[in-house]
Amino acid sequence: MNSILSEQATPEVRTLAERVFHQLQDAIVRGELPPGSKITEPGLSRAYGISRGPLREAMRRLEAHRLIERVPHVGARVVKLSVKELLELFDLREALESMAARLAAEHMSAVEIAGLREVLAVHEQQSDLKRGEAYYQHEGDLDFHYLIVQGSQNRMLMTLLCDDLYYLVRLYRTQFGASGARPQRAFVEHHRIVDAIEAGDAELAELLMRRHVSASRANVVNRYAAILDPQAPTPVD
Amino acid sequence: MNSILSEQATPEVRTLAERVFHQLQDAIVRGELPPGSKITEPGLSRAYGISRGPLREAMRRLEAHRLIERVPHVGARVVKLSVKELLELFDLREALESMAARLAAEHMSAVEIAGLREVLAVHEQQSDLKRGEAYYQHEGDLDFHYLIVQGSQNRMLMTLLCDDLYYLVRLYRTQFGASGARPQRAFVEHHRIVDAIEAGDAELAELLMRRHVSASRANVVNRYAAILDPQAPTPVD
DNA sequence: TTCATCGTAATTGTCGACAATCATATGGTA
DNA sequence: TACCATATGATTGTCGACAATTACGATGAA
Repeated sequence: MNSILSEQATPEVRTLAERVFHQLQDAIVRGELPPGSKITEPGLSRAYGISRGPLREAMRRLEAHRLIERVPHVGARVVKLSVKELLELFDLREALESMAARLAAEHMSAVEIAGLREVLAVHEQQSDLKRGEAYYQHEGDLDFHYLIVQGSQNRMLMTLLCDDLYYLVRLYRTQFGASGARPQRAFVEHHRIVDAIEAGDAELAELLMRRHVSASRANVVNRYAAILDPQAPTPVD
Repeated sequence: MNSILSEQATPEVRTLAERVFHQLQDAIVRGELPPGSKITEPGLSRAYGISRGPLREAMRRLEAHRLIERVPHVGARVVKLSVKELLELFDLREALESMAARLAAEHMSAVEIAGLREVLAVHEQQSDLKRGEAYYQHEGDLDFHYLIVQGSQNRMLMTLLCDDLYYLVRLYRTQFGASGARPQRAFVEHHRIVDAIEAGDAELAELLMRRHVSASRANVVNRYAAILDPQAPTPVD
């Protein structure tokens, strides 16, 4: 798991609440806490060896990030994305990431773009080595989008996508499993986007990213329009 | 204060933490807790007559919604938006609300559109009556945007804009005061947007909303590019 | 005067316990 | 048998107290 996503600077481990928040966030996104499963405070309290105080604060944060859903006096459960919400998520990504690509084309430095190319190289190599093994590809794919958002220089956009939406994307991937199969096509699209960013062509970068996300969305639609053949081929975003 | 914003269905008053969260959210947005001011737990605990437990949970939610900023073992302060962050916020709104307008044009019913027109009428009337009195116009303006987002039928978009970003918009308005002066123009733009939605012209609605938000953004840029004349005329979004 | 050091006070982090609410099972009645 | 009421158990909501960390002011030396 040599993904950027797992090594993002998180120096906020100074308190129990922060630590258990990240642990729970990870557990949910990885599927260790299955979608829809009930979260009980005494249970987690014992499991993580902390009292309910910090735990509840962590749960409040998870709730705000939409990873769990709470009902007063009843309890909390891990969110369970419906296909409808999944498509809504793609719509949000289309609007936000196309904007991110435009800003990235205006702001990214040469070294940042080099980092993008490197991620693409690793991504492609892993795709060759482990055809059908989707996990690393997924992380790699999100790394790509992650870096572009970082390059937008818009901190609000960065926190919104990286701290909120991308965790939902990862959750959806563990919940729905592989989301179709269009690896080569996605690779090509990624490369074209980097080309546009490197050329400083903001308008083109925006357009290509919009198409890219839109194509992923369409892929999901196709997959769940024809649910009758439930095979899960090698996917990429 | 007969604004939609103040009467949104909030039946979540079943617990102290929920109640104090909304109270603090309101106090911050209204400027009762000034931007940058320090938030101390014993202080608020006494002020609201509750213990620190629920209070800390409420603060954790406020933190996730970016209304306060916390530093472990140090404390929390009300956020203080910089002009840079303000422009970032407008960029987000441009991307998200243009999409909302497109979806609204596809999904809004006749009665919903009638509600839009009514808000515009009230909005315009208040603008005639209280020229220079900015507060109601502001609430009315947000009501307009609020209704369009509701009409998008995208729940994620609705919560993102209405539960998060719009509170930041309101905070910025109390922090920066009136944000320029282009009332009539904004009125016209609002009407044009509703026209496009009513005609079911999604593409046009999206374009007009994008221009509308972009014009507001440009207004802010102009205002703070020429900071030398610090007069605050009658504004609208 | 200025800076560093130390000690005190205040605030934050954490915990365990009690009260309130909800879920479940048991028993009674039509 | 089916259904409703009740009682029991578990979970959530809230509170106060203690420990850990930080902020502030005083004291002293350069």
